[in-house]
Amino acid sequence: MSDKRQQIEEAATSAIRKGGLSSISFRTLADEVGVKSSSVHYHFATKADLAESVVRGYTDDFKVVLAQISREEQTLRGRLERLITIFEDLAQEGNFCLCGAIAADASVIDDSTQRALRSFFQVTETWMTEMLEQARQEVTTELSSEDTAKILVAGLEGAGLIDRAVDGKEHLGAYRRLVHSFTTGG
Amino acid sequence: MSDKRQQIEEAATSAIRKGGLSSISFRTLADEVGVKSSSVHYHFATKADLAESVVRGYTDDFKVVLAQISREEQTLRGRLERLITIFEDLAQEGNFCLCGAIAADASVIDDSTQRALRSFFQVTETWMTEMLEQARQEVTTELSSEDTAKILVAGLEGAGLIDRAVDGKEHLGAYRRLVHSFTTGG
DNA sequence: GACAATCTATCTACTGATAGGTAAATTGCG
DNA sequence: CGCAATTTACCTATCAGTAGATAGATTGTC
Repeated sequence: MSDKRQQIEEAATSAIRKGGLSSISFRTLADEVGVKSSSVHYHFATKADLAESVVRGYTDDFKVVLAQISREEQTLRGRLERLITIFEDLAQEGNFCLCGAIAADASVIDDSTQRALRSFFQVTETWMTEMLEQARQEVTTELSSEDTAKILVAGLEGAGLIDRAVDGKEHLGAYRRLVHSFTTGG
Repeated sequence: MSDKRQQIEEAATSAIRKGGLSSISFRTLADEVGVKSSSVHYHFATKADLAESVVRGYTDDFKVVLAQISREEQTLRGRLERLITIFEDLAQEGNFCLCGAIAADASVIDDSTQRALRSFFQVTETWMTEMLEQARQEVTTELSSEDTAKILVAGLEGAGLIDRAVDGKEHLGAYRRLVHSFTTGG
């Protein structure tokens, strides 16, 4: 694990969040971290390798954030609002959830990347399901926690996607009000 | 308005739905409709022009579909389920809402395309708001119809995006069950 | 000396875009 | 009507730029 490899991965992550997987190239990435494109190839043989690594790294980081949120916030509302804030901050800066951005660029997804993506959504939805289970008395719905989790994650991705695209914040705003309406503050 | 221009637009639409805006090129498009790339440039000076035209055309088509749905289905549940089915069918074939696909490819969106995208979501959400207003007695929520519409649209886009990316159908499935749980069949 | 990491140099393929040409259709006018 | 001017809708040829990828040389470190 060299320093440069990490730097490349970080540069890739932030660039993909801004413009999608097809917005990055081995050359621009190399320039950003101050190496040659062939050195990027040394660490990541193909673009698919790079994409997979980036998704897995992002998933690990996101796990840490999720764990932090459930540690620091005691209510479902508080937890969801923290998550929304993350997406709002991203959209504000023209960014987007890395996995949403890659998921969107279907043309360049190969099998290994797809598996990594699946793992990301799995992780996120499992966390969300747990949060919902823990707050069962707060939320009354006919829907299972798993289904609710999937919808909440999909809604967050969709709202973040649209808000960034139209340069607005109404969708995440509406999402925030939705969360507020079905959770309690205590 | 020549035949070829229409053909190019259609080819572009279906290709973008599959692989995003950056998956198409003037050459592949030209090959598909049997002309030269320069002829594509004749009809659409730049790629941004093409994107804008495609989004506007798609919006018009989508308007027709939405009108058809509200004509043929009398209940909110029926109407939403029709919409979900459209997204499910798309995801099944590896496709995705054209505007979601373009929205995701932020790197290549210029101002005119962004305006066209904004218009698409506006149209869709206005329709959705109307459908919700007409079914006010069916749905009891603290949320405004506008907010609910935004969330439903965002959720649909997000669920479609994720399901296509992970090659599944659980998210749209969960979405369908959600709709079922807050609407009545009659 | 061996290995890891990086370099230089290069390849092929493809991108969007432009220049300049041409046949056929359309338009405007006496 | 008839003819000139113009426009439409394509073409061939080519451009500079960028893409991902590779071979082989060089450097630095244990």
